[in-house]
Amino acid sequence: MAYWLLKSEPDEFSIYDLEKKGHAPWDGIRNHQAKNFLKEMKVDDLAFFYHSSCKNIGIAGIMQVTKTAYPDPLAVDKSSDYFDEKSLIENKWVAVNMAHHTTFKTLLPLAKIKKLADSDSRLNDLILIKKGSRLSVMPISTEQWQALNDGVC
DNA sequence: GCCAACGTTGGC
DNA sequence: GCCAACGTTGGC
Repeated sequence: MAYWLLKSEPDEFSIYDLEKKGHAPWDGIRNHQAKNFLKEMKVDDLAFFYHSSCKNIGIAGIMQVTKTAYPDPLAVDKSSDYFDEKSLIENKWVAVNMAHHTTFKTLLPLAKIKKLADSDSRLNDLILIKKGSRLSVMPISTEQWQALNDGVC
């Protein structure tokens, strides 16, 4: 079982939206490194749902992979913000499907994650808090997964 | 709104 | 293949 962290701007799509719907496609990823991680995901893998670019930044809960990578329909949808002209010839962008698992009672704020990392060596290599990292889909090691869950109230 | 950092584009 | 210019991400 592998673990992941996926970012979303809650104004666009929040964990509350996912909780309401139960499951949803994770689509619109337009970065090759992030895309490659999507392709590695297996059914039943768990992922943190991270709220970015908003008032309360941090990990809002957990979701679970229900479908492995398939061609992202938004890439060939001319009405979508995520439409990609080149994908009409070859669509190399992918989406996965995610199901809601847990919404944390209290969001684990980015500031607290950074504080935890200061005193917990398990979080040394957390990509999320690496300087300059903007990756929106990233792997989380078992140790990191445990350490972050330990920090949840 | 600002800005640091990264990614992409396109001229050469 | 280099690199400047531009666009985007995302924290603050």
